[in-house]
Amino acid sequence: MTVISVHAPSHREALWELESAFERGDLITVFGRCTVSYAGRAASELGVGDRLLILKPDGAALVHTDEGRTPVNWQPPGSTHHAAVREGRLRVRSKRTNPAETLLVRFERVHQLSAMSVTGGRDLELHGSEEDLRTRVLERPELIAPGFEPVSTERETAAGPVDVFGVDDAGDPVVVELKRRRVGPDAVGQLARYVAAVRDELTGDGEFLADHEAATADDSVRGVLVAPSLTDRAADLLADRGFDHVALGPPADAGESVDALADDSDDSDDLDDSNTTAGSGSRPDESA
Amino acid sequence: MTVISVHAPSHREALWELESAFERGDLITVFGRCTVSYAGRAASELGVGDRLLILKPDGAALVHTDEGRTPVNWQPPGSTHHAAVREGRLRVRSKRTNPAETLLVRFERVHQLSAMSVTGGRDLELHGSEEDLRTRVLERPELIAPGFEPVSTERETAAGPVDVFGVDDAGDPVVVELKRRRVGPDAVGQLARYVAAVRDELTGDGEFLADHEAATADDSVRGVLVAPSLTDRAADLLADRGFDHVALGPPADAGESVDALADDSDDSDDLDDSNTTAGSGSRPDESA
DNA sequence: TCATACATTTCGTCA
DNA sequence: TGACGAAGTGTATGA
Repeated sequence: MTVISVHAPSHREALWELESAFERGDLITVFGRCTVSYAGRAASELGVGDRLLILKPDGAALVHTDEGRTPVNWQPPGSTHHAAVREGRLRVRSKRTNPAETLLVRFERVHQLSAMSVTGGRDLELHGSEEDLRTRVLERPELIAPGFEPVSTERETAAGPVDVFGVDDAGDPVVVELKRRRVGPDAVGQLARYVAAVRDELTGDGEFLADHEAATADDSVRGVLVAPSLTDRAADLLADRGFDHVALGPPADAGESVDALADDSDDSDDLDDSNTTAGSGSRPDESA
Repeated sequence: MTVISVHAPSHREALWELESAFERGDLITVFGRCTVSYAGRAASELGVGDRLLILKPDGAALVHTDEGRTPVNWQPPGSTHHAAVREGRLRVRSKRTNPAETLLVRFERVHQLSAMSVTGGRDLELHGSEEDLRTRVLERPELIAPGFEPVSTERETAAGPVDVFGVDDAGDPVVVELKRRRVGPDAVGQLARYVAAVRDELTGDGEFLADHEAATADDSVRGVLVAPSLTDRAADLLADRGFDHVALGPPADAGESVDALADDSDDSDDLDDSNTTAGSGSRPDESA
């Protein structure tokens, strides 16, 4: 692990450090006054201002201002970074193809440049995803409906893959769509697409069904939306389509964990605390 | 504009710098060896490794590894940052409410800490959005269909707002859904939702229509998906529903601009170039 | 490479 | 504040 850091470098110095860092495969941060141009899937211009540029060895580039979780401009991993000095400015260009996109950052001044070697420690253990919800449903199918039996997951249809496909106690096919959070009309539309596709499939030309039988088959494909909650509109649409809602979310490990992490009431040890409060919130604690 | 930067500070030093930076409302970067815990909408654990932590004065917190455009862990703007030293580690905690979420970064070592005052220069000028596509359609309605006349944008329906609503030369209602990029089945589902909602509306209980008239009205609501292109499945679904596709994207300013930015063949000036190539790409240019 | 859907999506806008 | 859909969405997975 090595860190290089230069304060207010000349453009030539900055360029040299960038080149070195590129070769080493370092994670680079450049803080300075710059303008940013982007062109590709869309196009954008950003006027002069102080920003933080992050260049990753995998080709990702991020331009951050003092606000927002999302970079104001960026380039995805797989891009190629270039640096040069031209017209008295340090230019960092990041290009990629497919789609063709270019990000150009022009520094009129570099306040600080750092480069650090980073390796490994990238695998995140995440709980509470939709996959966890599916696991839960498969372990306890009766949560969907009495006598529900899962047949397959990710079952392919003409409209896309169904999360869980199964049969109810009457032997009727059931299409289950899982959502880890509160859902709106789009989720109902998604479920409707899948149900329609399964219907078409089961009543398709290849089948020997009289009209009345086909009609019966139509109605017999059930749709179930599993989600912690629905918006009003989603509930209306769901009812219109004759689908069901099962109120269920991912296992609630998260809820308890929050308290564990958030808990700082037992600050018995050592040095403590400073805080900053976001936006229009209260002022930071002045020293106690 | 001020930059503070400390190399390999003790935890106490780091804490003090963090506190000061919080009070100044600085943009902070901390590079060091740490573990990360998150709990909230989901929950996650990240083992020890070198990472870059960014703390913004608006309450945003980002944990970046050497890979990816997306932070491995984060906290959205509006969170509140705390710092403390406990059990021989520098802890940075970021909390928010609604939903309750906590991010906890424990540094066993800080390699570098920087803080910089950043203001303004945040407004991005972006071209090629869906709004640009809408403008184009409204300026040249005949692109949708011969004799098409827009009536309203963002027209509310029971299923959500319709991008562009209008009538064709036969006086039949037309629902237009705009997409700035190639679309899949989900976009067809969205259009289908809106068309169905408008149908229900126009053939609702309040209307005095005989059955055969209602049926006519049903068929007469047209659906048009405007997008540069469709996937095969989306095309099939669209055809099944009897909707139309109009191949159209945002004005192609972007395409030309790419070339302008990407063009570095006329490197006539000054100092030039270093590059890093992503992933499995070619090796960086050794000095020329 | 493309298609498809999830995501701690984030973000803006509007009621 | 919640709802709704766009986004230069990014990301993983499967064909």
